[in-house]
Amino acid sequence: MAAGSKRARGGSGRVKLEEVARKANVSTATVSRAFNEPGKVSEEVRQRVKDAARALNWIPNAAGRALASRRTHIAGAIIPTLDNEIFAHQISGMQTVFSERGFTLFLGCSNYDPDEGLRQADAMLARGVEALAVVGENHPPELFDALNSRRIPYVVTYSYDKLSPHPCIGFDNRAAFDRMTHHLLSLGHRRFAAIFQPDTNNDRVRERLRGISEALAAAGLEMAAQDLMMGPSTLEFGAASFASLMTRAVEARPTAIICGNDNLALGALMAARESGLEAPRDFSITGFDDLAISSRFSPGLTTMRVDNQQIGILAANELLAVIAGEQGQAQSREIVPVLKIRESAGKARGR
Amino acid sequence: MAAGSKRARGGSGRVKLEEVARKANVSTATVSRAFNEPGKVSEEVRQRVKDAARALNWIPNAAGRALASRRTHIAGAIIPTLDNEIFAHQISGMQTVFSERGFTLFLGCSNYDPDEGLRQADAMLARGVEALAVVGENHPPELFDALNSRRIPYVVTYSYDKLSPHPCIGFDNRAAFDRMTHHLLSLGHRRFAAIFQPDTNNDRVRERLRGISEALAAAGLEMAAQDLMMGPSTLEFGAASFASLMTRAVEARPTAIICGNDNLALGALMAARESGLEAPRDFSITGFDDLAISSRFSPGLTTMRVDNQQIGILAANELLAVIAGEQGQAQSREIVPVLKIRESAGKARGR
DNA sequence: CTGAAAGCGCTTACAG
DNA sequence: CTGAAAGCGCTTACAG
Repeated sequence: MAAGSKRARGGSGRVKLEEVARKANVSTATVSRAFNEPGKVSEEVRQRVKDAARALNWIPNAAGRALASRRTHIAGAIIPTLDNEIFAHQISGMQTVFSERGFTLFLGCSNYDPDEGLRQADAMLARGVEALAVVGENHPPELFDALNSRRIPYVVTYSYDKLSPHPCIGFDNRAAFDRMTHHLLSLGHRRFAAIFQPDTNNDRVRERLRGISEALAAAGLEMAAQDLMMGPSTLEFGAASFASLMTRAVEARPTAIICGNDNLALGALMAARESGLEAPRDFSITGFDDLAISSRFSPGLTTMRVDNQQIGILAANELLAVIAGEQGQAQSREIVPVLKIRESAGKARGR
Repeated sequence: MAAGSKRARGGSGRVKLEEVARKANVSTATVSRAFNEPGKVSEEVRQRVKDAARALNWIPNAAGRALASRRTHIAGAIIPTLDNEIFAHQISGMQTVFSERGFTLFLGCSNYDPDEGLRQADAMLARGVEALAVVGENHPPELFDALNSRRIPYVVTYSYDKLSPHPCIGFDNRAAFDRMTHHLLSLGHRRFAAIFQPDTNNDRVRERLRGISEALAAAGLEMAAQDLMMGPSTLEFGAASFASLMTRAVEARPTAIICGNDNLALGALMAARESGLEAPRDFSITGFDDLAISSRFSPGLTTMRVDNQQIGILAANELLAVIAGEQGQAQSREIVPVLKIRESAGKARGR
């Protein structure tokens, strides 16, 4: 066909740097420098190049750039699901920070399936993410091996464990529930039940349950298997679990119900209202997350607040610091959940 | 240094296809084919290549692949914010579909700033997204120009307008609120107020308000400026707006309050409860979104339900069909919101 | 079915 | 400050 090419490969059709160079009457090297190291190009030439680029509406091809520079300016995040607002808020914080620093964010959801999480991570590695954030430590070892062997900076978010081999940005789930349990113990409660989301492949949930058990054990108490209701994290399951607990004879009923999150607790409170029971008069209940509605609800829900957006922001900043070479590895950062004491949990009544 | 290279460029350090080829004793072309067009490679060679790749733990470099094939297998989505679950659910649906088809998703948030949305879109174009989904039509024309001139398939989500120049996957916001208003009119209401999220840079909100005005106009009514409270989409603003409306003399009070979403309506219901007012006895109120809590609330909230996850799924499928060449352009798809009639809106009482 | 080699669109060490 | 050219790691038209 036309001059030059011995093989017909047919380009992308997009305007490329070479055309900008031709229009501006400079070499391709100069065009590249004009944008990436403007200090190394004379004012006049720089302007000429920028004008040419604008006139041609040139957008640099990221694949070409990535291949040549071995930089992709891509970061990745893998979360269980966006349908839970705590993760959505994390991603929101992360994406804002990354975007400000010229990074684009790849998003992957594992739906609480570690294998799916690993697949997503592999896809991201293939795409050259320069850093990765994953929720929790519950991932196949291959995931962390792949990250380490390629020296990709990463952080584990949402959970925090000072003994973890990984950089963690989050809070101590065990300590948080230990604290909540102590709060209820100090109010005089001795008969406990819990309504929780599933703990399969979820180290955060397991830590929370451990926090409860340890606090109870320290008080010489324990929670029987039948006192732990575990199921989907919905209002419905919270409501059904509450109703089921309340069918027991009064002296066998729990006086305190610890819920794995606000959603379950709110469901329980709604079921209570329907059956004429009231917190804290007839029982005490606590949540976790401090959803917007929890403080406005009647009764106000005693819960704990975690700044998830902040977790995302801190995670992105740590990763960017490693990428920029400011530090060799992401540093762990502990977030402290704030206990919000409201009306839903009060002094234990009767026996 | 070592043999061969005249210029020291120092590769990425990662295992590359060439090394796999050497180990398997085949050409680089064969390695590539073994993975991308396995039918064109003999069983035995294919196995040898896969073994070598596995042994070396090779992950193909996406930049190299993208540059050579002019395919990135990346799609992009730009939403206002992840902090609103309706968009989080959309992304969730989209990401699942894309992931199943080997696409990775770039996520951008505009925070309701059209310029920021444009910046995110440009960044995505530079990174070679093969398709893009954006929420609503409220974007600078440059955004759609850039998409069209590069022939990047795209869809507008969440809003649907059959007269739109763009492929739309969503629902008719105007029609939805027209319908809700008619529902209230049919219950006998004549004095209306509205509590809404801001309409700046938000065509969906403006359409909703238009739906209300048109339905009222058809009934010979109109809503005065002072009857429209507009502010942040929080429980607090819903509560404060409700309180403010109720300070009016009884005969000037609205009997029906149309809220822009469930969150605002729930805030209003909470404020009502605190002041001893009750729906539908003292007023009627409606929402939009049908949050999980809305049906469980007391009173149950009359609202409309939109399957946002489905919007995301349909959007991704349309885009993939265009990418695959099955159709020239994404087709518009209308989702029909479902009116959920509950207790919060009842017959107008008194005068 | 397989290989040799050109080419995708950039960046950058080197030389001036 | 600027340019010529090699090279980043793949894919693919061509030839056999």
